[in-house]
Amino acid sequence: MTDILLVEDHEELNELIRIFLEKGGYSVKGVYAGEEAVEFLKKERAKLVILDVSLPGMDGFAVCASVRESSNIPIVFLSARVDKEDKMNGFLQGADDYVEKPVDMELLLVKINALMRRNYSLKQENAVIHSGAVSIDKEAKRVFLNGREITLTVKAYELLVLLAENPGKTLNKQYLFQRIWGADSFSEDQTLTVHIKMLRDKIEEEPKKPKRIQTVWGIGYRYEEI
Amino acid sequence: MTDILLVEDHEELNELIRIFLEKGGYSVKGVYAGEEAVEFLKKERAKLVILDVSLPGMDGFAVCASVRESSNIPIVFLSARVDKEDKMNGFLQGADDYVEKPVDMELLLVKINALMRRNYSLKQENAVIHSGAVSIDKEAKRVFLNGREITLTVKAYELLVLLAENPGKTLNKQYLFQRIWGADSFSEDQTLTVHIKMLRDKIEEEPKKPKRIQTVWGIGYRYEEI
DNA sequence: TGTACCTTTTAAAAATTGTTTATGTACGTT
DNA sequence: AACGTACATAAACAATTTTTAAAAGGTACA
Repeated sequence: MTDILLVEDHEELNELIRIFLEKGGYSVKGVYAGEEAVEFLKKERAKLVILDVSLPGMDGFAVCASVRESSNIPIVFLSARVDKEDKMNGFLQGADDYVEKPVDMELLLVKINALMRRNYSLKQENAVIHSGAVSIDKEAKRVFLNGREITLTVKAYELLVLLAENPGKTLNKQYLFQRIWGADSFSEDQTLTVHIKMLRDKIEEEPKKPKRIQTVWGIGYRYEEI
Repeated sequence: MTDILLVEDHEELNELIRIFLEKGGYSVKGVYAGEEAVEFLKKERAKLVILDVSLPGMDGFAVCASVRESSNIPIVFLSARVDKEDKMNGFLQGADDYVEKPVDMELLLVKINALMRRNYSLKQENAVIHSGAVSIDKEAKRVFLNGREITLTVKAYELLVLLAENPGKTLNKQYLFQRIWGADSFSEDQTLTVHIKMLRDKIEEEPKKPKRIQTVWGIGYRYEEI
């Protein structure tokens, strides 16, 4: 699924915006005419539409109206015409925001971030960690092994997140300890190893021969993407 | 419930905007300081906040940050400063729109309509939540289990709506508490668990082995669509 | 004003998780 | 191969959280 559908007939500007938004972390489909946009949305889906008001043929408002017949996707208008009437027109027809030309790229990106956040609650790009057979939904605080949910205790969960966020990297015990129990904790070293064991029991096929959570002797542990 | 909380220290402007928005069909609470706004939101709820950037004492950004700690309510900034930095600042801190002073009343209203439409009309559409055997008619405030109506108390109902609107997502206790009892409530944690029990007694086949309302140990509760 | 119902508080029981302890096993160095 | 050290394991214990039931306090409505 494409993140953003960009409808702008000016080729150079189309390209420019696309590249900028892609740098911002979005996948962008650039099209050059209203008809193209409508066609695209019939076949594929997008999370947001950027729509130039003045397009050859079907203009921005017409595209907006057409899209709105079947979808509630956020729409941002782009226009050189700064007069109020146009703005009103856009909003009334179901637009969500309006950016004036010449386009301030950063402002555009920021507005898109706001809309995305609100509508898809893309709070964190890394809200879901995929790592081999293990995936962690940080939002819901749930862990899946080969698609099947496994329940972890809070400590085991925190431990797994720390490890899985740094695959291939050895995390030493003091660090893990500090991150989970806090700097001024009086607990024993053993506590950590016990939690490691419990975690292994749940996420390793053969807990006695761990593949995902490797121990690095004298240092700490390392998570491998398997 | 108030529709809009308006935070603007300039009394005349505050009044003007309030009257205009009221004509637009919204109920508006006007306050004159950031602290007042924060206080208000602790006690009551609003659907949208209009926030002047430059306020005496706690400024707009500070209010925004404070509000965002506990709520996802749409926020529109108002500011005389048109420079880009401020705009960015606002959006990055979780604002949804930005209107320049002097305020174009009609544009403001149109933007508010857009935000309201996006954030609340969507929910109006699914005023009926279907979730497995449970369906909730939010319009009528009635709950059905396997097509048969069950009567819930107000608190139990609010709890169920919150949970059922976020199936599969773990909602932590503080959040639930805040949404139902308000931020500055002195009630005990136990109150929540008691209501959870009552809810389970009504919507679970085997209240002792709950399937729909799962407890996530140490965190909160999660609703499963069954 | 009284009643019925809802909400909150309280307290004890049950369930779950976290930590410590003890013992066995593996590792690396000499 | 032997030794000390670090890690793994299992079970006992401690601490915490949740469930449950019942009583007390509020509130709305007749």
